[in-house]
Amino acid sequence: MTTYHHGDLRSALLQAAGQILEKEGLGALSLREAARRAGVSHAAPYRHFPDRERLLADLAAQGFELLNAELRKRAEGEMGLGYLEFALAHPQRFRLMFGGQLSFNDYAELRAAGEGRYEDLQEVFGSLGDDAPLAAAAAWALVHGLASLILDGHFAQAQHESGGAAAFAKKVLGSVRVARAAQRSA
Amino acid sequence: MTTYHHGDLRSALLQAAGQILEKEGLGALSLREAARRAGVSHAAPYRHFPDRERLLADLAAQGFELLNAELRKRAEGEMGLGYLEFALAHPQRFRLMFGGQLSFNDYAELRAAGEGRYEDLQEVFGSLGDDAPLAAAAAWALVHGLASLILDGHFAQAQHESGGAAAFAKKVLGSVRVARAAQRSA
DNA sequence: ACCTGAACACCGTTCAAGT
DNA sequence: ACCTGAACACCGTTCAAGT
Repeated sequence: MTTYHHGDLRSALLQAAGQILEKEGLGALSLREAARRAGVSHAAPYRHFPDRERLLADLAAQGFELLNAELRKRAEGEMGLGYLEFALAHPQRFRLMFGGQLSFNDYAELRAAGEGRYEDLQEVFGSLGDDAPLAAAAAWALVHGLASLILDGHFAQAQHESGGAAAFAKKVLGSVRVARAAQRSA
Repeated sequence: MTTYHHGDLRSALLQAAGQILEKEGLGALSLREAARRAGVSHAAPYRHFPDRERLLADLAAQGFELLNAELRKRAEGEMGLGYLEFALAHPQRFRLMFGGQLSFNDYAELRAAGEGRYEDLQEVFGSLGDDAPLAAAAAWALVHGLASLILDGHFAQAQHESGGAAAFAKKVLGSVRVARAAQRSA
């Protein structure tokens, strides 16, 4: 126990910080509290992270990896649902990833993870030719906006719906899919 | 000058806080700094706001009023663009309004302002009957997601596009409008 | 190389005291 | 009724010092 940190303090801090984030929220996530839970002094984290922002960026990068893994499991038509389920299952993580706290351009891994999403989507819509980037952007925006607005509680129906928020989201996405089918048949 | 605060310290604090928010970002917005700029002691704000959260909620409510005013100026078909231009013009305010910092259910005015948006949209889509709530949700989600992702820098094209982010957004929204027209003609 | 303890400059919030 | 100043419990960050 006394030799717990044989070089893995960095991982221990990330794990502690992740628990604080998910259970208490971003506001409660301090380096000092993470250090406390890892059983080290408040100055120890600075051997592994230059500042709090960097710890948050690593936590967000973990989130992108998790999201990417979830989406890879899905068939093309179910990716939107996978995105939404991730947001509903990890609301605090999702907000850290997309809440605008982190300046993406300062952290290379973050930007790469975000772009990965977009590029995959463009491939899915590849059949549309020049319009693929626009269709991919629209699809991502729709699903992302839906997740954000549901998390913020902006759709009363999403809460009262039988089956919960996921059922509401499924309905909304379904209604758009109808429009897309109509377009194809035209 | 010495009698500057003849009962309007509350407004002065909101104005100072608004400037900090837009210029330095939410992270730099402390009650103490707002008090400093208003020329009062750090404890004075507590006569007008129970805590920092409440000041932030009032700032967000101001943002919703501004957004609503902008959208009322627009024709039905241009509302999405108005939403986007608001987000691009007031990125920090937009993030405060939708970043998930504030629990909407704790602040009645905030919830009312948010619901106002959604109800207006349902009227716009009223011709769709039972599907109006779903279509309204989809439209809001699309525009909101687009604004959020552009602000976070997730679309490289949006930055490099001639005409800037607004031009990119216009293209994306235009590509969706095509789909809707095809649906109607079917 | 990695961690500790003291130190500094900030916060949010409370409260007795002043006008 | 409204504001001030001191006070408390937190932070992020730095740095000399220890192992």
